[in-house]
Amino acid sequence: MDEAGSCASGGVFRPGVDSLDEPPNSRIFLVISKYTPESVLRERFSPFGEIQDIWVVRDKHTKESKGIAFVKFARSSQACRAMEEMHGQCLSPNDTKPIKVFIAQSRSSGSHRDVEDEELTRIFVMIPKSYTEEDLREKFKVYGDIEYCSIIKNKVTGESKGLGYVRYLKPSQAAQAIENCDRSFRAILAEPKNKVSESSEQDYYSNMRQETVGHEPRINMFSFEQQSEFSSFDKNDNRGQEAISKRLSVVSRVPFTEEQLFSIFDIVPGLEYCEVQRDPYSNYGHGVVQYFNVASAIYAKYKLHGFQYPPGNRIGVSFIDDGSNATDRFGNLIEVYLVSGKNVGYAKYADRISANDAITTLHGKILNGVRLKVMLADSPREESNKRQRTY
DNA sequence: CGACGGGACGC
DNA sequence: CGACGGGACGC
Repeated sequence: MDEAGSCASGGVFRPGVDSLDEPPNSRIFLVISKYTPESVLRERFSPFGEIQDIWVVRDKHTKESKGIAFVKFARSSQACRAMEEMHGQCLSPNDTKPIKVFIAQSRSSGSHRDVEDEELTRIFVMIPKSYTEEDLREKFKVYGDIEYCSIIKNKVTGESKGLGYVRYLKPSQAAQAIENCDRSFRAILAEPKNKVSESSEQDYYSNMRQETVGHEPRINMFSFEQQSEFSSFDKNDNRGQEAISKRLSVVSRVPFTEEQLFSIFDIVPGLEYCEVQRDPYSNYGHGVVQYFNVASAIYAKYKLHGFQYPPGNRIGVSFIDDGSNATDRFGNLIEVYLVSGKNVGYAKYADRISANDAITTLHGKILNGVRLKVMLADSPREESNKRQRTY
C-alpha cells in the first residue's frame, strides 16, 4: 500500500477482497459445527439482512469444513444483529455445541483477536457547541438504548468543544446510529479510550464479592448459552415509564395453551410459573409469566417481545407492575442491574450510597474479557427519559 | 467572493 | 479452542 513500487504483481490490490470489510464491521466470523452446510447458514442468517457472501472455510486438500465460516452483510447493523441474536444458539438439534458469532476482524488488520462489544457500542459525533448531554441523548435515543452520553468540554471554562460520545448497550444500536443519523453529525465508532488492561479482571471479581458480603446484597449472574431464534425487530419500543418487575404480561392475536407459554418462556432460566387467562369475549391469547428474579424477566422480555409464535404471529411481552420490585427511591432496597456480554445479573443494596459505590467500582471494568455495565435498575422518578437496560 | 471541513475522552 | 476462497482485472 505504501510502497512506491505501485501495484505490480506481488502486493496486489484486490477490490473483491478489500470490499469484504466495506462497510466496516459488516462481516461476521462464526465458529460452527464441521457438519453445518452453507445452506443452513444462509437459511438462519438471511433474516438479519442482505447477505453478500457466505464462506465456509475448508481444508485446501481434504475439502473438509474447519468449523469456521464468514458471512458478509450489506450493513454493519445487520451483522451486529446477527451476532447478538445468533451467538450461543444451536443451528441444528443434534449439534453438541452452540455456535459462536463475532464481528470479523478486518482482513487487513491481520489480528485474530475477538472484537469486543466495547469497541462496537460507542460512537463519536460532532455536535453544535450549544448541545447539552440531554440534547445529545434526545437526538440519538431513537437508535437504541443509550447507556450514557458525554460531551468534551474545556476543563476550565466548561464550554463544549462540539464533540460528543454516545454509548449504546448493543453494537447493532451504535451501528444503526452511524448508518441513520444526520450526516452532519459525522458519526463514527469511537476508538476505545483505555487500551484494556485485562490483567486485573480477577481482582474486580473478588472486589465485587467482598462488597457483596459487606452490604448483603443478592447477586445473581446468569449464563444464557441457549437462546432462541427470533427475528427480533422492534426491541426498542418499550422505553416508556415501564415498571420493571418479575411478572410479565403476554398478549397474542392467537390463543395459546399453558404448555405452549411455558415452552416459550422456559427458554430463559429462572421461570417460576405461567398461566393463561382466557378472555371469553375475544380470541386473543393472554397470559402471565413470572420469574424468580427481575433479571430473568428483563431478559425474557427483551428476547421474546416480538417473537413469532406461531410463525407469522408476533407476541407482545410487557412488565406487570405488581409491586414485587423492591426498588425504592426514598427507602430501602436499591437495585443494580448488571450486564456482562451475554450475561445479565441483578443485585440489591441496602442504600443508595452502597449502590452507587458498586456502580462506580464495577461499571466499565473488564470481567472475564467482557466490559461490565452496571446501572441503577429502576428510577421511576426521572421526569425526562428512562432507558431500557437490556442486552 | 462567501462557508468548507474538521475529530478524541482529567490517569 | 477458532481467522481468510473464488474470480477475473482499464480505455
